[in-house]
Order: sequence, then C-alpha cells, then structure tokens
Amino acid sequence: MARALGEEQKGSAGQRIAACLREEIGAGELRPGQRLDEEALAARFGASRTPVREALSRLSAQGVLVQGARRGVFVAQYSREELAQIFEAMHEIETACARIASQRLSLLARSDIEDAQAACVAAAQAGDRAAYLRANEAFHLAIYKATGNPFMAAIASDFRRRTGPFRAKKFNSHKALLASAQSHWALIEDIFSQDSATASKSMRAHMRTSFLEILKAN
Amino acid sequence: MARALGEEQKGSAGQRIAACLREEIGAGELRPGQRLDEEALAARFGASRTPVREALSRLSAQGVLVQGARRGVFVAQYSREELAQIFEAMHEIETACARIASQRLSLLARSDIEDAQAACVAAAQAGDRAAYLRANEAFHLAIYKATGNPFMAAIASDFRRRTGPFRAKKFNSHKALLASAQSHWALIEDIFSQDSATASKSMRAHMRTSFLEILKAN
DNA sequence: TCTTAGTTTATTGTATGCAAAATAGAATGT
DNA sequence: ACATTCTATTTTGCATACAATAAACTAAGA
Repeated sequence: MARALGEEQKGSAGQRIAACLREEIGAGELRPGQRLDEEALAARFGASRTPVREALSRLSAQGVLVQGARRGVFVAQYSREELAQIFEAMHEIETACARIASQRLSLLARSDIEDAQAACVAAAQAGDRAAYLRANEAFHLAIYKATGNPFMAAIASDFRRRTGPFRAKKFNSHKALLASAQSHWALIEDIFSQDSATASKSMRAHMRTSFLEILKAN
Repeated sequence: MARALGEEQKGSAGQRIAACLREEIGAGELRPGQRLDEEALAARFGASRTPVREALSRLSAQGVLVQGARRGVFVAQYSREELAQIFEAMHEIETACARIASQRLSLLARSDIEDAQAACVAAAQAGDRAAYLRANEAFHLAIYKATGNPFMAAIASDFRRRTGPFRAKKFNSHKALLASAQSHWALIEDIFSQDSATASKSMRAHMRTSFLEILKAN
C-alpha cells in the first residue's frame, strides 16, 4: 500500500502504523484470523519492530487484533455467536446514535450526512467496491458525529472497525452496493425528521437486515 | 502497592502492568491529569521501560490515558462538558445493559449480583472506602455480565474505568457509601423483576442521580 | 527587574541485541 | 511405517543503548 511511505501523518511512527492498520482492517483488506508478522510489518513501514509492536499493542487493546500467548498477533476472528453478540451491542449503540442525532441535528451535520450519502451513491453506481466501503464508513461516521457526542461516536466507530472485515464480505456484487446505498435513504429521511422514535426505529430496522445479511455471508 | 511484586498474574509483563494501572485508575487511586513517568513505573514494577511503554500504549488506546506529543502520558482528564458527554454515553449503555440483563437473567447471574451487593453493603457499613469502590465496580460488572453479552459488558466496563477517578470523588464520606449501597436495592429489584422497561427506567434514574452528584463533586 | 537567547538536562521515541519459548524438522528406536 | 524425542529455527518478549526533542535553567542585555 502506497500509504506506507507516501503520506506524512502526525504523531509517532507507532501511532501512524496503528492508524494505517486500523484503517486496512476496518476496510476488510486484512482477513480475520490472518497472522501479522512483526518483522514483515517493520520492513513494510520502514521502521524497527519497536513501533510496530506499539501499534499491535494498541490495536489489540481495542479488540481489533488478538494476541495469542507467544503465538503472535492475529486479526480478530469471531464465531457466529460472537458475531451475533457484537451486532447486538452495535445495534444498541447505533440505535442510540440515531436517536440522539435526530434530536440534535445541526445544519452542518445534516450537510455532512448528505455529502457522504452522495459519495455512497456515486461509488455504488460506479461499482467501485473499495470506494463504496470507504463511503459507507463515512456515512455512518457522519451520523455518529451528528450526535454531537464524540464518545458515543468513538464507541460506534470502534464497533464498525471491528466488524469491518465481516461487513465487507457482504458487498460482493454491484447489486449489493446499490441496495445498500438505496437503503440509506429511508434512514436519512427518518433521522432528518427529527422524530427520535422514528429515527431509532429506522436504524433498528437497518441494522437488523444488515446483520442478517452479514450472518449469511459469514 | 503490594500487587507490583507479590501477585503472579498471567500474561506478559506489559499486560500485567496495564491491568494493574487500569485497576488503579478505575479505583481513582491515580488522579486525572497526573503524569506517569515511564522510568518510575519501570522501577516500581521491576521491569524495563519497554513493557511499561507497551502498557501505556494499550491504556491510551483505550482512552484511559492520553499521550501528549513528546510530553509524556497523563491520566485522562475531562472538562465538565466532556464529562457530561461521557455520562450521556454511559447512560445509554448502562440502560441497555439493564434492559438486556433483565430479559436474560440467569440464576447464576442473579446470584453474582446479590453477592456483589452484599459486599457493597458490608464495605459501606464498615466505612471502608477502598473496599466499597471495588465492590461497587464488581456490582455493576455483575450486571454487565448478566447481559450474557461480553461485548456489551466490555464497553460498559471501559466507560466505568474511564470515569473511575471522577466517580471516586463522590464517595468521600461514610454516609455517601451507605447511600450508594442503599440505592442499589431498587435497581436490583427492578432488574430481577424481569420487566425490561422497568429495569431500564430504574437504571436511567440511577445514572441520572449519580451523574448529577458527580458533576457537583467535580 | 524583566525579557530573551543560549545551554543544559531530562524524557520521550526508536533501534538493536539477547534470551526464552514454541513450532517445525530430523533422527532414532520399536 | 509410525511414533517419539531431541535438535534447530523462528519468533516473541524484554532490556539496553542511542537519538531527537521539549522543558528548565542560566546568563546576558535592555
């Protein structure tokens, strides 16, 4: 990935590496269960093992990676039951986010959500899977941000990252992308209605169907 | 703390140090804004800076600590507004936990909650502040566990840790301990009623009063 | 006396080296 | 031929050493 050398981001090397890996995992570019070799990562990022290990520690603390006892670090992998539990939790949080967002919706947040949805539609129509995955993340992130509560947004984002690899599997056809982008419209309308009960109900429905599809794909 | 040398816990040194610091921060033994010196910690835990840094990375990834740019690591400190946002998020999650727990309550979970509450009452009556803080954590943790969803439990616990130092300030008198332990009873009854609406409402009330008291103390 | 520039010190961030542990492989015995 | 044990390699985990940067202190000038 070009990002490794190209982009000069802020912070220490360890933080940059963590951010990069986090993004890749969230985008489903690294498979669940895949082992990450410290030395290989060090070589790839042009650093020593120390900052790499720092990044791996960070990510395993966030549950994105799991560390076996002296057996290396792996992309988190969940059983069907665990997936169900994760999605139940996500379900609760996303629903709360939608409710709060609908109550507090600012014009700026509204605009951000609309922009993100426009990007989703564009990517879906173009059939660009990678672009759609990113745009979809941005869309949900915009909703989280619309809560005006960075802490709610953070946990919602965390869950999104952790489930990234599993959700990514769902988007395996042009049709799936279009359907997903399409389903956003109802959600947007209900959040913009500023009726919190409707908004949370709508998100509940969105999450439910989304989860069922993901369970089928995994 | 005796734990540093005495207790032989599982996992790597970095993980043990992280667990120990996490517990201390959650118990309010380390003040928000306090700077943590790497070398001092290394000396205290009888290790080098490497595993200490690993622990600090883990905890800052979880939001328990914050890292300034080349300025060291500090116990997370929040403004009143941030505190309000955190408690709003916590409010949502705890409410959801109470609702789910009341729906799924197993006999084992029920027993664990009762045991934890017994410990709370004992500590409160003894006026042992440190013991009460731990018992109170255990009580809420038992409720989280009762959801049967480890992921819900994990995020709820995370928030509890992050707000630990602030909540700890509230328990500054014998009376405060007794009042807190007392307030658990209604919560228990409503969760045990297996009526999810009542349970979540009760937790909502508990969190609300708790938060208002904490805001006053900070 | 206050400000400011220079220097020193302390501390973070990174690299390297070493030891322990686990896995893989080879050799030997049945 | 198969199982078992011993060895060797790989890889993690920790410690130490070094480099870079920010804080602290000192000194000089206005």
